[in-house]
Amino acid sequence: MKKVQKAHITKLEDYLWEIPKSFREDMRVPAQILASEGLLDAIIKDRSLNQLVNVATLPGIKKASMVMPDVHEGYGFPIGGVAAMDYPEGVISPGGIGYDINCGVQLLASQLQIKDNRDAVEALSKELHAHVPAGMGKGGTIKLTTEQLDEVLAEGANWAVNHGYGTRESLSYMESHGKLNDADPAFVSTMAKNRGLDQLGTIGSGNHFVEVDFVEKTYNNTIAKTYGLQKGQIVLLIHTGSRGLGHQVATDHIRKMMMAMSHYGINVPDRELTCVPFNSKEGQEYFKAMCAAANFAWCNRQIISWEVKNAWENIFGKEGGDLRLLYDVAHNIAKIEMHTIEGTSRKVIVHRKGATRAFGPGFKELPPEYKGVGQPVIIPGSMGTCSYVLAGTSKSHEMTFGSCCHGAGRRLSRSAAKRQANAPVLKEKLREQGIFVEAGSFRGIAEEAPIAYKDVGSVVDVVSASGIAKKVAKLKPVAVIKG
DNA sequence: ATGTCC
Repeated sequence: MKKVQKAHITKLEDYLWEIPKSFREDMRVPAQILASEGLLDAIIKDRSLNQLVNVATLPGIKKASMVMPDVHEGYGFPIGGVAAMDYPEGVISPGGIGYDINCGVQLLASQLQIKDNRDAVEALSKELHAHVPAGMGKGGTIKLTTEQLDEVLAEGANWAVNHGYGTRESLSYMESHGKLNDADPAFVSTMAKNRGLDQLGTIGSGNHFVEVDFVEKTYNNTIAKTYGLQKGQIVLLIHTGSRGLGHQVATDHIRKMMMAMSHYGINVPDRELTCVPFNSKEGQEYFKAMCAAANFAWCNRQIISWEVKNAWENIFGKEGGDLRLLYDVAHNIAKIEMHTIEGTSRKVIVHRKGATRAFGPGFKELPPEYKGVGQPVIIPGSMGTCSYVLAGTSKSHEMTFGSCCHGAGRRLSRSAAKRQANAPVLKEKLREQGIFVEAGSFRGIAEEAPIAYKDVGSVVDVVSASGIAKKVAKLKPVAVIKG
């Protein structure tokens, strides 16, 4: 199939590019790219735009197949992709959500200033490392019974607060209040459940982390104040998902869908785009299992959050004050939402894969104090660089189905990063810059080296300049705990 | 991302 080149792309407006439907006969909608010219030149080098075009062929896709500026190649769909399908006849595709179902980020705000607490950072990073198991296949201290696991899958973060891990108020500060009601544990296989039994409270490996940051600067004082952020304040970021359980849910249902797809007369240009109609038996079973895995992830982040608070208290005691949940967002998920398409409000199945929901002011689900300014959008950068807090806008509803970027985005594959990065040297360099790295392996550090990622600042500048989110604060890391 | 190939 022909590769997408610069000549195939037209500029619609500043930061918005389009590959027209005429590019390939099988496209049902155009493909759109949110990027600066510089980022586009980098994006065009890999296969992610061809993947974007492939997504535009899927049955029921509305308006456009879209990618955010942090786009890179993924399984079938590009990571950084957003695709909305007609409800309920359009398809649902596991590749549009990703293997790590409800991978996401939670941001905790402290009452301490970095300037008064520099000396405590090293001890804090060691304490966090001791409280939060990290690494491939690593289990935690909580061993669930199968009955308890079914409760977690049905209740999400509610299970955590019902069992003493955190407070009930925190649920209001989570996307979907930490629970998708369509979850059904019956469609999560025994193998998937077995993998999850001891994984609550663990971050896993790869780009997952617990990070200590401070607010380096604020861009919008009104919104920063509303979110409770101020310059110099210490905050903590938790980035993880549904671990082996979610991975197994994806594996199981992808296998079933591959066998069922032809039965529905669906042909896709890449087998990794396997999909079935949302309202089919296989579509419903996957959706209910995906919701259950998403609930597991929310419960996981909530329990990690509780462990982070324990570590915090051990270091700072009573003077450490509260760690308040600022917000928790998913960036690998499919949601049923209402969106206005060609002037008509309609229900769609929004696939977000490496894309964060970014709903604007007035959104009902938001806690009252955030309602006037929009949903917090949390953008973690790569290891040792910066992260950002943004606020969703009404423009995101018009342009991107209420979505925004989710991070810096890879520019090197894991294997290329391992070849190019020198992990021990990098760890020492970060240390010299005042960033403590607690990692299970040098391999993990090499794969996550900053050179393996795009510049998060340029990615954030695109979403901000295009108006789909407003910059609120920039966070600078002082300690990172990784798998 | 992932008991990195049941």
